[in-house]
Amino acid sequence: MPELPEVETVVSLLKTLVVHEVIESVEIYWNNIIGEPNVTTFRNNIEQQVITDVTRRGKYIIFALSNGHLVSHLRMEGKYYVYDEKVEKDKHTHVIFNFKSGKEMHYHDTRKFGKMYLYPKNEPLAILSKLGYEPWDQDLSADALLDLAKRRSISIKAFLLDQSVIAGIGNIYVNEILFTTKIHPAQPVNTLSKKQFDAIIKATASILSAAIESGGTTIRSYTSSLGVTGLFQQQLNVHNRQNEACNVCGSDIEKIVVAQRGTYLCPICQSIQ
DNA sequence: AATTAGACTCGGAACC
DNA sequence: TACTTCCGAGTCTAAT
Repeated sequence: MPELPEVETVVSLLKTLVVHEVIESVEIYWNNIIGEPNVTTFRNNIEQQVITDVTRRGKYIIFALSNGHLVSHLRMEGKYYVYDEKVEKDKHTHVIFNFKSGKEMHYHDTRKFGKMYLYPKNEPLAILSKLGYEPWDQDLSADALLDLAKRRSISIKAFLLDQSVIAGIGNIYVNEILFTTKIHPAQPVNTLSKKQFDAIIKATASILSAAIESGGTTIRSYTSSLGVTGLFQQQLNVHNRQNEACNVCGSDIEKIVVAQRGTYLCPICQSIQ
């Protein structure tokens, strides 16, 4: 369920629901959800900590704790549900946080791809260390992207999906960004101009902002946790619109494969250079 | 010039 | 019918 706007939506909701909660105990039903440290240490160290804030970096959720940080990635299908009282776990509930207040937070993940990492206070959040610019970072410039792109032969689509370049863009939004900027997804990234990178930076910020405004995009597994449904799918220009009319020129939207991912584009508006 | 460490790219696996 | 990332194998490249 996760690209930056969906994660941001979840973070906003979790902030209202779990800040100040005290983690009394944690039940772990699928060990591989815990990335580090080992399951026993994770459980022992997180118990009795207070959740003091919930924030985001790229597609990661960061729970600030009284004595460290819990970092969580939802990968394809992870979801959090918060309940006021005890609720039976279902088949795909893999971690339950029991709060002192009696509330519970359940981590649910059909494919079990998601991961959690617990770091002690004052230790670096190692899993975040390779992430690139946040989309609104003042240091994110066309020159910076040009520099990162110049030695690389991959497509612009693969480049924008690389989380070490810009953090938070996934398959839905990269399709939209490249449509808005009229760039073919398979265009080699070392052939783009400074002007094109400028356009990409602007489009990224405006598309992601609009998506956050709409509560994200509801596609397949994503109805954001807590039962909230995103509405941005109503504003998608190309993603999931194979054979529908381009909103700019009326041509049929095509679906191809680029960077091993389903890729939607308007073949007229986005010609390869 | 040949070797090599490191960067990069691609494809498969994680899950069921 | 795929909203993600990690890892290993193979390839390229800059430095020695």
